[in-house]
Amino acid sequence: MNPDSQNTPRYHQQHQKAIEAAASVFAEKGYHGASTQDTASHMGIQQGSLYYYFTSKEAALEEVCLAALRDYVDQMEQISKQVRPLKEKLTAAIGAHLASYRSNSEALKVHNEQRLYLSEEKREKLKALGSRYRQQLEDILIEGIHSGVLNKSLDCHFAALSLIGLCNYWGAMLTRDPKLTLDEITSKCMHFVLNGCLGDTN
Amino acid sequence: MNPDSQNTPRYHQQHQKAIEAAASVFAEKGYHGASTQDTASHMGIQQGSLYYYFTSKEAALEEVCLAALRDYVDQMEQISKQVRPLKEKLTAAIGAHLASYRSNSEALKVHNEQRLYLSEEKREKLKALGSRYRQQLEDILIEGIHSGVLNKSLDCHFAALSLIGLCNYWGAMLTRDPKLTLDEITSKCMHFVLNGCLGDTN
DNA sequence: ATTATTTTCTATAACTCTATAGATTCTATA
DNA sequence: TATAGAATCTATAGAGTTATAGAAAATAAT
Repeated sequence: MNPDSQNTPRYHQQHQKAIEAAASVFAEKGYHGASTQDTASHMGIQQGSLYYYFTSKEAALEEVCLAALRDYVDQMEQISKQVRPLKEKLTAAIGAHLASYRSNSEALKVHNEQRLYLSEEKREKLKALGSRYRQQLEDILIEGIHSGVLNKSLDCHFAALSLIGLCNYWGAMLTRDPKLTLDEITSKCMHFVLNGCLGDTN
Repeated sequence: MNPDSQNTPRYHQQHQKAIEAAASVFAEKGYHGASTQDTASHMGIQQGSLYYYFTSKEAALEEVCLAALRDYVDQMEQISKQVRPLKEKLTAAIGAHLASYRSNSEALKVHNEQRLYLSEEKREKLKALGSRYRQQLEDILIEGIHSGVLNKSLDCHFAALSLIGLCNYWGAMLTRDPKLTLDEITSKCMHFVLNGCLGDTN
C-alpha cells in the first residue's frame, strides 16, 4: 500500500467506520470472541478488505481503546479547566463520563473490558491517558476542599478512583438497560458521591 | 461414561481441580482467549481428557461462575440474618465481598467479566443468585433506615447496586495490586459509602 | 478517454480450536 | 492376581481464524 493513500478523504472516512465497527463487535462479543469477519460484515465489506485499514486485529483493538479514551479525557480536560463551583463541575464530570457510555458506548466499554488483552507495550499509551483522567478528577476534588465545600479529611485519591469505578459500573448499566435515563443516573450518582447513605436530604 | 462414575472421590477431586484450572485461565485470558488446551495443561492432563469432567467449554464457564457466586451469596446470607447494628453489618458485608476477591479471586473475576458470554439460558441461574445478593444488601440498608441510622430518603436499590459496583471495582484492584490491604480498603469503602465526599469526619 | 491510484474482492495458506471415538492405562475389589 | 470399571491418552474430524497475495473494480488525474 502506498503510504500516501492514507491521506485521502475516503480512507479517513472508511478508517473511522472500521474503528466504529470494531468497537461495536468487540463490545458485544469481546475481543477474542469477535472475528475480523464480524467486523467486516458490520461495515459491509469483505473480511480480507479490513486489512487495508488495520495492520492486525490487535491494532484494531488498540485504535478503538485510544479513540475512546481520547474523547473522554479531552472532555474532562475542558471541565476541569473551567472556573465553576465544585458541585457544577462534578455534575459535569459525572454527566460527561456517563454520557460517553451512551454516545460512544461501545468504544468505552471495549476500553474498560478488553484493554487487558493488548500487549503490555500497547497498553502504556492507554495508561498515561487514563491516569491523566484520574488526576483531573482528583484535582477537582482537591479544589473542592480548598473552597471549603468538601470535607477536609477526604482522601481525594481514593474518592476519585471510587468515582471512576462507580461511573463505569453505571455506565455499563446504561448501555445494557435502555430504560435508565442519563440524567437520572447522573443526579443519583452525584447525590450518592456527595452524601453517601447517611447524608442529609437536600 | 457410566453415570455412577461421577460419584467416586477421585472424580470429585479432579472435577474440582478442573473448575479451579478453568477459573484460573479464564481469569487470565478471558473465556474466548483461553483454550481448553490451556485449562488441561494447567491441571496437568491432556486436552481431550477435560471432556471427562466438562460436557463443553461453556459448561466449564458456567460451573466456574456458579461456584464463585454460591460462595459469596452464602456469606451474605449469613451476614444479613444476624442481628447487629447497621454499621457492623455493612462493614461485614463489604469486608466479605472484598475478601472473596482475595481468597477466591479468579472465579469471582470470571463471573464478573465473562458471564455475559454464557447463553441467555445459562445466565438465568446466575441472575437469580446475583439478585438475591443485591436484595440482601438492599434489606440491610432498608433496615438501616428503619433503625434511624440511614437517611430516610435514601434510594436503597440504587445504593445497593452502587455498593456492588464499588466493591467489584476495588475487589479487582485488590487482586491486581498486592500492596493494598483488605482492611484499609474495606474501611475506606465503608466510610465513602456512608459519608460521601461531604460528610463529616468521625 | 486513457492512465494511474485507490479501494475492494476472491481465494487460500497456515493455523488453531472444540469435541468425539476408541484404545490404553490405572485402580479398587472380589 | 484377575477383572470390572474408572480415568486418561492418542488421533482426528470438522469447523473457524488471521493474514496475505494478486485480481478486479471503482475513482481520480491527465
